[in-house]
Amino acid sequence: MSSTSRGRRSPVMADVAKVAGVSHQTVSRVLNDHPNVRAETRTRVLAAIDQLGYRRNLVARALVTRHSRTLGVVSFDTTLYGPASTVYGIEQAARDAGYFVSIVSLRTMDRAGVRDALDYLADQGVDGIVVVAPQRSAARALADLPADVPMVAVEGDHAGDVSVVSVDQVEGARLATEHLIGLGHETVWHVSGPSDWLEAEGRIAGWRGVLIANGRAVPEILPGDWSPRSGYQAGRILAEMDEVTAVFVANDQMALGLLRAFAEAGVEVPGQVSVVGFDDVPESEFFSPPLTTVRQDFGAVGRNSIGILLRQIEAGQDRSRERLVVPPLFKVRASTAPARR
Amino acid sequence: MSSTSRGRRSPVMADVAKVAGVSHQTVSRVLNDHPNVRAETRTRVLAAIDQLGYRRNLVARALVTRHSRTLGVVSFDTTLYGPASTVYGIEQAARDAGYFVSIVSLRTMDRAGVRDALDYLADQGVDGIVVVAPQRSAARALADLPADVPMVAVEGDHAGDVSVVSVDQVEGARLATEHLIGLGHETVWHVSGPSDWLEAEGRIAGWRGVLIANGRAVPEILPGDWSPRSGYQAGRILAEMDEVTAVFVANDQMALGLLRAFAEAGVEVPGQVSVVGFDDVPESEFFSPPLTTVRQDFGAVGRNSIGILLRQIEAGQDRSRERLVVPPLFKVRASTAPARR
DNA sequence: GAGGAGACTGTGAGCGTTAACATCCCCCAC
DNA sequence: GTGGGGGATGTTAACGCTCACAGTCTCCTC
Repeated sequence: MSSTSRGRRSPVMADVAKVAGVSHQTVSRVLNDHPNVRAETRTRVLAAIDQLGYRRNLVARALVTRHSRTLGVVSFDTTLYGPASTVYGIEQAARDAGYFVSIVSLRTMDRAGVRDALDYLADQGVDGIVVVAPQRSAARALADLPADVPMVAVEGDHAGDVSVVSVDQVEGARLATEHLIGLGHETVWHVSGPSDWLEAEGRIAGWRGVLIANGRAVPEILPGDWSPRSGYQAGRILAEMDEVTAVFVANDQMALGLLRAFAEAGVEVPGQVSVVGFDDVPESEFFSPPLTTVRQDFGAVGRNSIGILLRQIEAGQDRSRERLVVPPLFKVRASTAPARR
Repeated sequence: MSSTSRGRRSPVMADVAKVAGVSHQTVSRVLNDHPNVRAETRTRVLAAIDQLGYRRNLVARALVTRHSRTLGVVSFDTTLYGPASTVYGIEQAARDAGYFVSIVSLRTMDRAGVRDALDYLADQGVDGIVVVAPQRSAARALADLPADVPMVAVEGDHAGDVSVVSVDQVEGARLATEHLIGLGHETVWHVSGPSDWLEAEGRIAGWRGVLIANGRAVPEILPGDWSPRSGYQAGRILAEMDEVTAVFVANDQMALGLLRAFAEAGVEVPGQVSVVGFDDVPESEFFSPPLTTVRQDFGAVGRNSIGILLRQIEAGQDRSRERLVVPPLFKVRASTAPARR
């Protein structure tokens, strides 16, 4: 039935040993770069390995070493640009470090779902887990989890006892809002992400902080859900309001929808209203107009999370409480302009 | 060192057996739903499992069964919408079937890279591999590979001896082109994807086929690379040409760039020129104007590829040569209009 | 009431590797 | 010349599970 039972069975260490005229343990030593192997023996073993096309059985190895060299990744909807980019960064960094990556992509990021995913990965025997936990519910699910496997959270909150790597959302929102205030806008409106998301929260905090620090009115938030459609709906509302001259939208997709609504309503951007997004998706440079936005370095997030996780694994500790914040980068394009007096 | 060496070792089957007063084999039978276990024994074993918090060691299990219940996925740049959606679909389908998914995301999809990735996954002991091979080079790398592990290609060509699941690119392009011809446009221009990509090729073939079948002139292709920027550049060229009234762009991202270039040049869409894209990314409904495009059902592609792969695995054959084509869906929005006479 | 078919359970071996320990041999110091 | 240190290698025992086979017990049939 199995593919191996048909042709010649694939060779095992003992086969190599026989061909090389040594014991299987010596083969193991060669494979593991053990120092005490005579050079001549080593080459003989290597030749035998080559001749037989031998490949070490990693499953057997994992059984005895108790290390699978596999990392688990739990993420919410990897179809979205942010999670997809983060997971990509994680995967690259892990592979560079010689680890396999096993992925679980969740449709909904509730407590039960996260727990299940974590159990599932623990069953598989992963050496560590990265949880891309952008929602409050997901982050909380991490807090009270049995701490028997190394773990690091990406974009989670800093409450639990796990390490967290994230982009500085508050700072990004601050940059965006200050940019608009600096252009002379009286205040800045905000289309937010869904309330359960930590990123949405951070962006609100940064935006509100700047407004208050500058003694400006804090307009009512227009709630969105990251989708272009919700941005469009917010845009329809804002287009009707003459006093609106600047909008900070919590992500680029919603900003696109907003731009669409403005275009339909004949509101000129940036002539009448300035718009800033968040994410810097590859498309945003080609929106109409090209979008001023905040770039997140997802690659750095991925690399850093793997770095922290591997340090935990190698130190043999289950958890640490490091916090690493990656700075955002502000990107000025053509959707913002000085306020008209 | 290892997390298990610190606290109490996690329980094994023998521990459960002792608590339940049975042999380890009976525990195994309960776990594997073997029919011949007395109900009373089963509940006793289950209780012991629960009491001890026992979890079966899947690594040990994989060693003896020679099945890891892990599937490998090789994909090109999972940051792109298409591959990301496909991998997402694959992952969901695999997990629903009780399989883990190990992912390798390649920066470049050349022959050596694909080989390495396949070796890497084979080492890990995956039961089967899905290769998202959208480029000709990748697809060819599959053709002459040692056939010792079940494999299925997604979006590959149909030349090698592996099964292939793909969206019908030719048909999608045909729908787009026929739609434009049907609107009275004399001919249709095309901004293509990179030449090495099979999808790009299929879309060209479908487009060209319709033009020839209708006795229309086949304009020179404007080559793109999927990026919004390349669409923008093509748009700058096309905007200068008065005879252009309809453009079929090989993906939505490039279509966005093209729309941007047209907007800058004052070319009205769909007033002066009609535009059709491909992919139906979530954003395209909110482009200016909302984009008429071709939707690909990536979820269906993922499910079908996993279905074929699992059938191969369960049948114990390494390869089959099935070909499954998922039909595209044409989506009319506001970027196309009847030709002006 | 003996024989046999099932149902249920236990025993032992083995998956392919690494870890721990044992062994051999060479060479050097006293 | 002998004791011993250490490099190079071999031997044996795990790791935690499933498979094959061997039991035991019950119940039915003739």
